[in-house]
Formats: sequence, C-alpha cells, structure tokens
Amino acid sequence: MAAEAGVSKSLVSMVFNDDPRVSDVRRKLVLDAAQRLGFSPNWMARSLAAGDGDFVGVMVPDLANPIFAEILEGIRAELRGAGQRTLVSSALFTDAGGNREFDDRVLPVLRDMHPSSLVVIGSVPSLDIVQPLMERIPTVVASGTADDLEHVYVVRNDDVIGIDLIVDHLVERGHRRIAHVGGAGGGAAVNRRDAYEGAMRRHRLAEHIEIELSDYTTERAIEATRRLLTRSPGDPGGRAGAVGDAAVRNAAPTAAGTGAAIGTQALHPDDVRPSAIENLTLRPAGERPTAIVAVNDLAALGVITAVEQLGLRVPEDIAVTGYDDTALSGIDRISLTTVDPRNEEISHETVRLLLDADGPFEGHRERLVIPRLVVRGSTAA
Amino acid sequence: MAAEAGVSKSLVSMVFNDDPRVSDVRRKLVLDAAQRLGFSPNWMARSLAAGDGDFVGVMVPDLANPIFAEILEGIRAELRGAGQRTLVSSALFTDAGGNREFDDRVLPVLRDMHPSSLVVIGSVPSLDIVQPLMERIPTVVASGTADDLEHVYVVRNDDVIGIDLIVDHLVERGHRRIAHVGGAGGGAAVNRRDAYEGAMRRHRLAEHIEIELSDYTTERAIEATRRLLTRSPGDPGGRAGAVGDAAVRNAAPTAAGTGAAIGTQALHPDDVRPSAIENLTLRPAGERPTAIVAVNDLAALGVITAVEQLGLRVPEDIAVTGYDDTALSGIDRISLTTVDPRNEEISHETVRLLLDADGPFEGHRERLVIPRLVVRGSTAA
DNA sequence: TTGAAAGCGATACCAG
DNA sequence: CTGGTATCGCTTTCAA
Repeated sequence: MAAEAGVSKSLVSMVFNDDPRVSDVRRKLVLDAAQRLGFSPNWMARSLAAGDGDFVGVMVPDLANPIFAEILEGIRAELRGAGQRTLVSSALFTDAGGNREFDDRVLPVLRDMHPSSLVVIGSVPSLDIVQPLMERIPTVVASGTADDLEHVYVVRNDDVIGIDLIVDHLVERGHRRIAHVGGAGGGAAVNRRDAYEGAMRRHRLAEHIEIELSDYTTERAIEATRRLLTRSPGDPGGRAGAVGDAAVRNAAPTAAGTGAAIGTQALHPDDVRPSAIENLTLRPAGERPTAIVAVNDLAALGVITAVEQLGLRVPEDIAVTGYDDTALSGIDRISLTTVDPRNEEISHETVRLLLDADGPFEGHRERLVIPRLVVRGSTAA
Repeated sequence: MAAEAGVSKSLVSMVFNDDPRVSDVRRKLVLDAAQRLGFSPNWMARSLAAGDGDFVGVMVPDLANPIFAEILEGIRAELRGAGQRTLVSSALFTDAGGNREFDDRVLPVLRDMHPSSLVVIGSVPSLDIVQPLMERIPTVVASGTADDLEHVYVVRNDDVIGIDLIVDHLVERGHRRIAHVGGAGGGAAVNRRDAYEGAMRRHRLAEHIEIELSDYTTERAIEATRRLLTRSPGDPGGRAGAVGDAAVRNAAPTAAGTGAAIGTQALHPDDVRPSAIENLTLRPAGERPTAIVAVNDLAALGVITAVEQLGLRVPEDIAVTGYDDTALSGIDRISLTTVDPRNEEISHETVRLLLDADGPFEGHRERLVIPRLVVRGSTAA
C-alpha cells in the first residue's frame, strides 16, 4: 500500500487518521492508491495499536423485546447521525430457565475491542460484571435501572409521572376501585407499583389499593388477573380478609418469582388457557375492581385476555391500561390506553450524554424523561 | 503475566489455546497465575496474530422485526450450545426514506475481526457488499433469499407449501373468491404470491385470482385492502374490467414501491385512518372476495383493520390469514390463522450447516423447512 | 516439552 | 513531510 502510493507507511496512517498536517496533494495520492487496491486499514490492528476502538458499544439484553429494539434503533440512528460507529453486542442470553445471564465468552471480546463508550439498554442483571469497563469509559444505561452504580448515567422515563397520568385519567373517568397487576420482575416494576400506591393515596383511594403480583409477561398477567377477579369455590369470602388499607396477594411461586425474564416477550395466551376456568367464581361486581393498571402493555394484554375469558367486557366492565405504548397497543382490535415513555427522547438524551462526555461519569446520575398519556379504547367512558 | 507464572510467553499462549503438548504442572501454574492477575488473553491481539477471530458473525437486518429477533435468539442459543462464540452485528440501518442500507462504517470492522463463519438473517439488500467475505468463509442466509449468490447456503421455510396449506384450508372451508394482499417488498413476497396463484390454479379457481399489491407492513396492507374491497364513486364498474384470468391491480406509487422496508414493523394503524373512508363504496357481497390471504401476519393485521373499518366482520364476511405465526397472531383478540415457518428448525439447520462446514460452500444451495398450518379464529367456519 | 525470535497490521514518536 | 524503530498482545515456527 505504502509502495503503491509511493509514500511512507506513516503518511498512510496519518491520512486515514485525518491528520491535518498532511498536504492535500499527498492525501489524494494515498486515497487514490487505496481506492485502486481496495485498501482500508485493518481495524483490529489499528485498535490494538491505538488502544481505542473508536466506536460505541451497545449492549442489549433481549432483542425479542420490541421496546429495547425500538430504543436500540433510535440510538443507532442518532449515533450514526453524529458520525459515530456503533457496534451492537448482545452479550446477554436467556438460559433454559428463562433467566437472563451474561455470556462470559462474548463480554471479554467487547472489552478487548476498546469501545470509546458504552450504552446498556434495559436493566441488566449483575451489571457489576461490566464494572471494570464502566470505570474506564463513559457509560449510560438507557431505559433501565442501575441502582447505586458509580460512574453510570441512567436515562429513563419517569415512571411516577407515567403512573400518575394513568391513575388520574382513570379517576377522572369515575373509577375508584383501581387495582394493579405487576410489581414483580425487577427493573421498573417496583417504581410503577410504588407510584400506583402513591397516586391512589393522593386521590384518597388508599382503601382500594389492591396489587396482584405479576411480571412483565402476558402469561403471568393472565394468572394474576384471574386471581384478582375470582374466588375459588373452596375459598369463600377469602377476599374480605384483606388487612389494613392495602391488600397485596402473592402469586403462587413460579419461575417468575426467581427474578427472571425482564420484559420477555411471550404472547401466546393459548398455552395457558385453563380447562379449570369454569371452577372459578367471579367476585361480585360491587366488590371487584372496575379498572386494572398493568405494569406494561404485554401484561395489559394478559389482563384483557383474562378479563374476557371470564366473561367480562373491556372497557364496559373493567377498564385496562398498559405502559410503553408498544405497537401492540395501537392495533384497532386492542386499542389500549397506555403511556408513551418517549423512547426517541431517551435515545436522544443517551447519545447526547455520551457525546458530551469525555472520560467516565462521576458518581451516579439519572436523567428522567417526561412520559405522555395515550388514551385509547380500553378506558373508554 | 508470563513473569507471574514464571514461564515464557509462548507457554501462556499454548495453555490458553488448549495445546495438548503442555504438561499439567505447567498448565496449572499458568492458569493459577492468570486467576491471580485476572488475566485473560486479549482477544484482538489473538485474532490479529492468528488471523482467525474464532467466532460466528451474525448479521441481522432489522432488530425491530420480531421474526428476525426470534431466529436470532434461536441461532444464538444453538451456537452457544455448540460452544461457539457469537457476535451479533447490525451492519444494516434504515435511512430516513425507510430504505435498508449497509452501514459501511461497521462492515469493515466485521471483516477485520475475521469471523470464522457468517450468518445473515433475512434477505439483505445488495448482499454483494459482503461477497468478498462470503467467498472466504462459510455463510448461510437464514430465513431470507440470496438468489444466484455463490458460496452461500440458504435455509428458509417452503413458502409454496405454506401458502398451499393456507389456500387448501380456505377452500375446504368453502371459500372460492380468495384474494391475496402482498407481492411487494422483496424477499419471500414474490414466492408467496406465485404460490398463491399456483394454489388457486390447482383448485381450478384461476378466475378468482385477485392480487392487491402491498408490502409486509400493516399500513400498506390497510391501503391495499381498502382498494380491494371498495370502489371509489368516480370509478363505477372499474372492477369489472379485469382481463384474463388474473386481476392484478397496482398500488398507487408510494414509498413502498421503492423496494423499501422489508418486514419493517410499524403497527400504528391510527396514523392512517383516513377521513375519506365514507366516500368509499363497498363492492357487492357477491363479487368481492370472501377470504384474503395476507403475505404475513403484520399485513394480515392491516387487512383485519381495514375490513372492520369498512363495516365488515372477520371471519363472518371475510376470512383472513397471515404468515409467520408471530406472537401477535396468538392473541385472543386477534386470533389469526397463519403459517408457522418453524423458526426453531431454521435456526437449528442453520447452525448445523455452519458447524459441519469447513471452508466456504460450493455453489448455491437451499434447504427448505416444511412449515405448519395454525388454524385460529380468523378463518372460523 | 520449552523458550527465543519473528511476525500480524497498524500507531506513535523521533530525528532528519 | 520522511523513514526508521519501538510497541500493542498474542501466535507460530523452530531450534534447543
């Protein structure tokens, strides 16, 4: 290559590194020769020698989750716009039990490639495995949590505001017995559950707080909703036993209880339709909730499914809300009232932070994006 | 590191490469020292020196598409099970116009990393950019097409069988005027359209062949269905003018016509609900199709939406089928009859081929997976 | 078996 | 601007 251009190795290197000290003549000489030979500098060698991969590493936990995919594409687009090279790595995998784990064969690769900064999408289990990396380069967690983690910036939507919008909306529509399906599965679930309780108290509806544990999946939400709305024959009056101003019932121990499956997408409700459904007795209309706030859209789908399988109608008998404003909720047949977490804004802020930063972040910071209520048919008057 | 263990550099290298020639004593010596120092060989340097990255590169076109995500996860799981390191790279991006293009900043990186084999998920535009790579290492395209491309193995479901299953099923249910929405957008669309025509002919229903052009998106399918089922006031009798045994009407030139958006997921039908819907007149019941075969599930969703917006019912007035058996179709509220392309099988075959191969493939081969019909409510009797 | 030396394909620094 | 040399962190060949 150096020979073809009739120049020195160093000059070639300088040209490809946009060194301002090379003359236009020489530059063209080198570039032309490169064109002729189809040469482009070996990225590995460069990265090895320079100690900087010159790219943004993006770690995404679960590509099957449309929310993460959406944020990912947003970030990639922004980064591209900023002239940054982006390498996506799914160093995470889901094992047989549905748990999410690091692939420790892939992680070292990412480290050795020397990303100049790091984006983690979603809450990752045991983020501390990437800790050494985060201490060296600017890292931001987009749409996830990273409690107490130093040197990390978190950009996410404000779940408290989002849930407030939902509850306010339902109360405005006249609902008082508003229940929550969610709370399990880590990540935003806890925030949303707390926000639900807070909003209910704010509206002086503390006595109607009712939480049925479910994670982000449609299946668990179906089960939770069934528990919420029925009373098994052998359990007469069981619902009346709630103590204090909050009735929290725990799910039977399932795989979901083991901190599994953050936002896993698994939508086949067919699989869980129980033949035992006739054995279940509905709670009386005057006692059961008239509205259910689901932790996310996928769970809301489960809620709707369960409600209808129990012979009730949405929204006439029970209003349902989701969270995330996934493509799902916009479908006519679903038409789900939900919260738009403004993922574009999250992507945008994430990239902005990354580009502004040089060197790792100091301390732990959070940037909260204001979400937006999207009213649809599932809460129609 | 070599110092810590009190051995030479080469010995360390040999240990980490599982060279059988090192003594157990020395091996333990090195491994212990590595443990103490938290050392692991630099992957880049190794790859640079050895000229082999020792990993499978996976290129995925569009992470927003749940089908690709599903196949990707399947492949990753299989590869992991086989002890292979997998690096996912989305060297593709979607530009402002919705077109899918290669990110030529990322591609060289993948090349320089020396993947030992390559998986391309979905049909990639201008696959020839990766050609030099494919000629060097075994490459298989999973669930996509790669016409005439040498040195490439293709694993995909058999669209002809899939569509045959669909049409057979509809005919069995008594349908005769069966239309098709699809044909545009590249990839499998053409196969499915041809298969539709073939199946119709086989059933002696050639005179009822009716194809309304749409790509894989919900939006285009809504538009196509509207065209299919209505006759605008200014176009009286226009439908009767079809010549020959096949009536193919072209979509008005839209962005979709430019070969854009293969399988893009964009499900917000809200955006396209036209105020002009009242101006449209339905084709008479005895003339319009009683069943619509959509090119995929996303499009089927559009078909359902359009049908219902026009005041017709699914399946009573018009039966609808999809393709792909995405999570969507399993939802109670949707309950779409569709074809399961058996993505697990595709993932499995893909990995098997990859592992069996050493060196690039000779010629161009295809492995067809037999799909499966999934009957649901959208074609209920 | 082991260890020393020569690359892999660049960058970085230095004197010219 | 040049050209030579050291370096990045490892593999590989080859003598000992």
